[in-house]
Amino acid sequence: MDIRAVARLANVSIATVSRTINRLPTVNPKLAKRVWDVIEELDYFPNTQARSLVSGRSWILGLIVSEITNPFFPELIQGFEEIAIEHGYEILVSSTNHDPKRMSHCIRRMLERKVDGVAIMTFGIEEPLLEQLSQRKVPLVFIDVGPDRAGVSVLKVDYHHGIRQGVQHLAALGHRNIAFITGPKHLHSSQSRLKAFSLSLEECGITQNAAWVLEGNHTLEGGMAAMEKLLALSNTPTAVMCSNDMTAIGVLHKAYRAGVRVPDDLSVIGFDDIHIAEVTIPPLTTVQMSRFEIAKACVAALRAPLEEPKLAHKREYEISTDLIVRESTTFPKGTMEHLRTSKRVKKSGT
Amino acid sequence: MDIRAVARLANVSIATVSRTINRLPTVNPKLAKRVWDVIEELDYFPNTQARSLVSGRSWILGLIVSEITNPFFPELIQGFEEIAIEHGYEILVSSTNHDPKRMSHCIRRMLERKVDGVAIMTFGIEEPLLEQLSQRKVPLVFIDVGPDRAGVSVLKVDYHHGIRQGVQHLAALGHRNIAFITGPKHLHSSQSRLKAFSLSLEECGITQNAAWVLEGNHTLEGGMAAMEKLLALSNTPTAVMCSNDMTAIGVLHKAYRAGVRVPDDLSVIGFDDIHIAEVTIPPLTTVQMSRFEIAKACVAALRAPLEEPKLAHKREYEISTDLIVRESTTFPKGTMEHLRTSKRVKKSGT
DNA sequence: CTGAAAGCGCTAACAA
DNA sequence: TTGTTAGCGCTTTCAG
Repeated sequence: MDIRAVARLANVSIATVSRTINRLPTVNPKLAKRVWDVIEELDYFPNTQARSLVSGRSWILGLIVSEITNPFFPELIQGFEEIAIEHGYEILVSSTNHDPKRMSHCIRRMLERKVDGVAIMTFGIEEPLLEQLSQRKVPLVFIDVGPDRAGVSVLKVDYHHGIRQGVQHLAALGHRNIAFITGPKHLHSSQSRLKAFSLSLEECGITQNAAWVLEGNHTLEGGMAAMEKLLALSNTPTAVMCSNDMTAIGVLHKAYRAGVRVPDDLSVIGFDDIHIAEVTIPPLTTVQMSRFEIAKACVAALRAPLEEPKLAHKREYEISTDLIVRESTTFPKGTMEHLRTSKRVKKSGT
Repeated sequence: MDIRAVARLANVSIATVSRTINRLPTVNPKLAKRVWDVIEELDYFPNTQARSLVSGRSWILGLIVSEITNPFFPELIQGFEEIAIEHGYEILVSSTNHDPKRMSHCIRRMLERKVDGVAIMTFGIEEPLLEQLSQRKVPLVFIDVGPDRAGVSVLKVDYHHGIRQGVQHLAALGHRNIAFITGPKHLHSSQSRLKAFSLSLEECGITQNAAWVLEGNHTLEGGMAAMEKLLALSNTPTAVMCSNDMTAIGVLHKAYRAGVRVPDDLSVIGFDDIHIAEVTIPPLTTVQMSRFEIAKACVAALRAPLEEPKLAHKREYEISTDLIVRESTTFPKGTMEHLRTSKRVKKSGT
């Protein structure tokens, strides 16, 4: 069943059917009605492939994320899907799992499927891949940082605001010894977050201890590994800020394992405010970055050059962050010293 | 740049280029090499839309999930993407968020995009929607239960095995008072899991207490709500099995809130074994259902009728489940009685 | 306002 | 083995 079948039954030409479907105002309402009736009767819908082939627009938006397994991303995808669909776009989601080879495949696949635009939410991308995309003039949106060209926008996350609130919160509580677990250090967003942390520390008149800046990788495992290193230090902090919530959850877990009580022995702050942060034990104090806001900005940034190609467009979109205080932070009542000692005893006994 | 450009530069006809790309064995190797060289030089790739339009196959597989926000699904999607890509398919993922209207839109979108097959991992679908899909003869794969027709397969999850192991584990520990928090009761999978539970209880000679079967909805919130109800009972169980891990995490949290110690006061068992279950506090004993196994089965089930249309195909795929014992279960040392009493005192004081 | 017809980029008969 | 050509289902000039 195709457009011809509809045209035949409605006694019009296929051009009229096409116009009706695309709601061109130049169609006689009577004819239009007749066409719609037939369409309904037949439960007809146009073939998207054919439509794209001729019009050159696929009405597909790509979304590349670094790790679909990190709850931050599904929450982002959900918003992205909702908003994209609302505007008539289909979405193509792909997870690179931090693998440059997969990233390259992703981009190739998106190009093959002729996506109308792609949101690259991987917190980093390599130059040559970028070239591939830019050359085809596909509208792009990045997070944090991206090339300054027509059709590419970047979501500027105000890391500083939320992180500073976190540091101030800790400082107000009386913490002076604060550690930071970063994301993968090659990512721009990791550096931004760390820089925001350092700056905020300085603002509060706290000196940063280099030994307390550990590299994580935005995963549970990374958080656990970093926490382990922290625990092994001769001089332990009373609070730790994490580059994302998964890291913080890993920290929470290692603390639990080591008998370090959170927040009494150690305050911890996450970043993202994924849904599950509300129910960790204890509930996680964290810096919220709205997935929905990001999703909205992505779609808006991609649509702008698509739907009004002639105009010059906004290139930057602001994403705000805010501290959500829950129960993983409190006054520095004790330090972890006594626990480390008892741990050592245990260790030598093993 | 199109197939014609390649043909021109390689001094062959477009048909030869097409044949080369599709690796038909009837192409002279010399010509083929020339064609490939040009393709490489131009960084050419075929237009998928055009290809699909004529061949009738989109090489897209749909995947409909009920809630992308439940970590079970991203883990499933990851596997599905990996395997589908391996076989040359693109994937279209959609989350219905348990909304029948969204489900209906999903299906319509998949049909419009001419998917070659769709995996419906929503643990339930309404008949009329199903009709839409079957009429178009799209290969389908369901979980647990589906219509018995050509081209549709179903993944039979052996809930009984894992759940029985859970119950036996609890019984061996000495538990006799075991609660169960189900999924949304209209879902077939919820009923299967509950049935498996009841049966296993019976096998162990334990009588089921109807008051201890609560309805959840596979979310954190559902788990919390159910746990709250459990806590309010005059007669509380010593263990609780949950229909999925998110529910269990909600239970863990409410227990923590109420001062109920897990596992000392209450043992809890989850279902799914999502990644985060390893680091809950305490780490969750749970029934594992392999996402990767499911993903593999989905793709296999969808590919079979697609790639060998004439043959009759296996209609059912077995998915196994297994208990993973971690630390949320132990002997029933105490009951929750004393806590309930103290809680009441607190309550009257508020 | 409507219809006829020319493609969009590709595959698959059919010829050569 | 290779080339020519007729569409796949639709949008979009261009006439009428």
